[in-house]
Amino acid sequence: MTDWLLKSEPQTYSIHDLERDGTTVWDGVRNYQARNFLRQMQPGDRVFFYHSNITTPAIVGLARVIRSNFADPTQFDPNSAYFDPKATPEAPRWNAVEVEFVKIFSQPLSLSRLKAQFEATELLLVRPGNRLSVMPVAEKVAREILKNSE
DNA sequence: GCCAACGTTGGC
DNA sequence: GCCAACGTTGGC
Repeated sequence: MTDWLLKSEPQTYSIHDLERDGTTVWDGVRNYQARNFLRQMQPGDRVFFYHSNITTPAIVGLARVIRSNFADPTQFDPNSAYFDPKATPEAPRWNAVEVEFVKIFSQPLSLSRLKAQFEATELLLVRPGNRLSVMPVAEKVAREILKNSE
């Protein structure tokens, strides 16, 4: 089992939205490195949910992968903002996963705290200028995060 | 709102 | 294949 981190702008889709919905399809990823990580996700994998682009960016909760490695339907939809004219159902370019809500942390872990706690080599999130929206989390780091979130 | 850090695009 | 221009992400 692998641990992952997914970024989301809470004004677009927050952990509270996921709690309300129960499950959601994680679509719209249009970066190849992020897509390649999406393809490695397996049902049962743990997902840390990160709120970006706000006053205090932070890891705010936990989700779990329930379905993985399928074509992102938005790439075929001309009305979607994520439409990709070069993608076809026979040769999809982009992948999605489906995740389910697990919990909201009683103690969110702010980016500033994570930067103080982890090196960029341990957690890609704290690397300066990092823009990756899907990334793996090392098991040791995942354990620390879980411990500090309660 | 600013700007650093990228990723992508397209001319050559 | 190089690289300048441009667009986007996301912290601050």
